[in-house]
Amino acid sequence: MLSKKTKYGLKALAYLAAQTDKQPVQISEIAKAENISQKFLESILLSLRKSGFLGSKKGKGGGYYLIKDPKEVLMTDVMRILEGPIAMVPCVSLNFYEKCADCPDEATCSVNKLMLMVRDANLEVYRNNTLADLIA
Amino acid sequence: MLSKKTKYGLKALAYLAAQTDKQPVQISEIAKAENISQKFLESILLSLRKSGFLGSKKGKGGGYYLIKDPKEVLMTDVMRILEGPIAMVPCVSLNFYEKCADCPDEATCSVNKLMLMVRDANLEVYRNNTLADLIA
DNA sequence: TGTTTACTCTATTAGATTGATAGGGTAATT
DNA sequence: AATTACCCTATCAATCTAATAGAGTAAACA
Repeated sequence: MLSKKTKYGLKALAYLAAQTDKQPVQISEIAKAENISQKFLESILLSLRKSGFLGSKKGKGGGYYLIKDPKEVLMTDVMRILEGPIAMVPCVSLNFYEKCADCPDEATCSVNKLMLMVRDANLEVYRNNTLADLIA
Repeated sequence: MLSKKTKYGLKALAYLAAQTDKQPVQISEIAKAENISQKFLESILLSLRKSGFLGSKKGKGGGYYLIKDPKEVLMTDVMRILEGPIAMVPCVSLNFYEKCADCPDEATCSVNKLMLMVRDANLEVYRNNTLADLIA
């Protein structure tokens, strides 16, 4: 299941990407437009800023804005920040690999085999889509 | 993240599919071979039996066995029983569809758009794999 | 320079889910 | 009749999620 954090984060990014000018957008505006709890959205936008997707401006006329061109924002990167690993099990994760404690041999593990295919299928989707594609 | 329930369920199914004869296998044997909590495995096998994947035999020499040929057991069906919906959001689910309360229009929703692609990618993997493929 | 605006951070919380465990009940085989 | 092994209910600690509250801080503008 997709977490609300990811859902809200994606919506906020899409909202910012859809802006015609590059002026900062207030949290409250995004929260209202997308039906998101403002406080919860604050923390999400903060983490997106800390991971380099967004910039922020304080004070009057402040808000958040996209740092990169929407065409340059890959879904792989966004999903890894918001949702965490793309793989469904750590033993097939590229960026968060971890050996299963209970599994004696990955090469013969049926779960590993299936989840490897699932991971690759998901990666292909995320790699072939940018923020620009989502608002097209 | 894949739940342990699904992970264990898949392992158990693969274990049963790998049997040369069709004799029932005891829960304790599967639990031991796959490093699974026996009691937890009991409940998983029970749900697999209730959903038509497994049969069981009581008494001495009893246990669980596959009802269908491994080649006939689609991962789509297994995953839906063990893990639930394949889609990451209800608004793109084929079998568990539900409208998002907060989203005014699915047609223009960026999350919906992305998750639709993800669902299709996952479905393709699950549709093209049977239990027999996992133990090959 | 001071006030307003809006981002920043910490802490807390209720609720749901997960994974595991315990203990007894029941049906079928020998 | 006894044994074996499936069947079912209840409980529990731990974790995660989503939301909320409240105080702090930096920047803009008059």
